[in-house]
Amino acid sequence: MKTPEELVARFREQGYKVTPQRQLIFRLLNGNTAHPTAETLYEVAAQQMPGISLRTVYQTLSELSAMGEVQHIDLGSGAVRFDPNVDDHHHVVCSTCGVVHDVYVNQTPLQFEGDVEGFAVHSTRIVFSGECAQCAHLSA
Amino acid sequence: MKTPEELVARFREQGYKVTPQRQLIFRLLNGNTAHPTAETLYEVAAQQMPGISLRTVYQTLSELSAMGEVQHIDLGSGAVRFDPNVDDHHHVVCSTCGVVHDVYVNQTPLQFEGDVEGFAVHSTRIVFSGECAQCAHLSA
DNA sequence: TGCTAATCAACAAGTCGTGCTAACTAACAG
DNA sequence: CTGTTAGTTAGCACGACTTGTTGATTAGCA
Ligand SMILES: [Mn+2]
Ligand SMILES: [Mn+2]
Ligand SMILES: [Zn+2]
Ligand SMILES: [Zn+2]
Repeated sequence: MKTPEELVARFREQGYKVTPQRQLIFRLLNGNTAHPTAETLYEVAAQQMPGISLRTVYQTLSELSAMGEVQHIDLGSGAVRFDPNVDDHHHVVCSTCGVVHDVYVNQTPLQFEGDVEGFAVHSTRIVFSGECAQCAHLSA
Repeated sequence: MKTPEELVARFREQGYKVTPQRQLIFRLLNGNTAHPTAETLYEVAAQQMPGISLRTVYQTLSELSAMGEVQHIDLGSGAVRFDPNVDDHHHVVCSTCGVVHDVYVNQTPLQFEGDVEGFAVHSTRIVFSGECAQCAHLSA
């Protein structure tokens, strides 16, 4: 993701107003590796800006997503997660605690076999599920 | 997935009754490569058995899932899809028409890098997104 | 300064899936 | 064959997540 300052510039280019709410969300996303949901991002935002609405958080995330500055990741377990890391990367997910971490796979593009003549692959998403070190430690 | 006859036996073993509804769903899933949702499976079922309820379709799919006879696939776009193919395989999804096909990747297990010391991978899910041959043909 | 987008609260709606109840049906054990 | 009880159904509600709407207020920016 771009820096908060760059995002401010991009929003102005697009004719979007640069509000304190949007700037706060830019800052909260900057370097954020937690893969937060809109809800969890809202909770943090509300501490620094009481009165900000969940609606606004959703809206700003949608705008950022439409601009390609964040990606949204649906792991099929509850709410969509937002990711300011838009590099070509993948994820490991702990089935126990739900933590999500970035991983990089360098064998891509992957080869596959199947009844898919002429299919043009645009993107590949890989999710590794398992148990993180902390959860393994606790359950031992 | 097991054959309808084998599923009948498994259900009896588990103490589940073998109803016409369940048997119909077994048959509809047998060899089904469409990755249907509960809803689409219900629509087909209702043609052969008017009066069957969506509730029953959901319930039977849950039972089959709990027994490991089907897997459910959440592609993050609408309803969960059910897959009677429980082999180790992956999926290509057409972004245009939504069709899902099975693919097999033989480079697994995949190597990855990241800040994930001690993470124990239990499963890997790969989704290739793009455009199928039919959609490419139509848009050309 | 003024236009207008943005925000907010409040409420509704949509989708997907499950929970619950009450009545009826039918599978299967004895 | 019969009785028990699981299964099914309709109907309604609810829950999670997300978006739509409306109307009033605020504030960004030209
Ligand atoms: Mn990520
Ligand atoms: Mn499949
Ligand atoms: Zn964990
Ligand atoms: Zn297609």
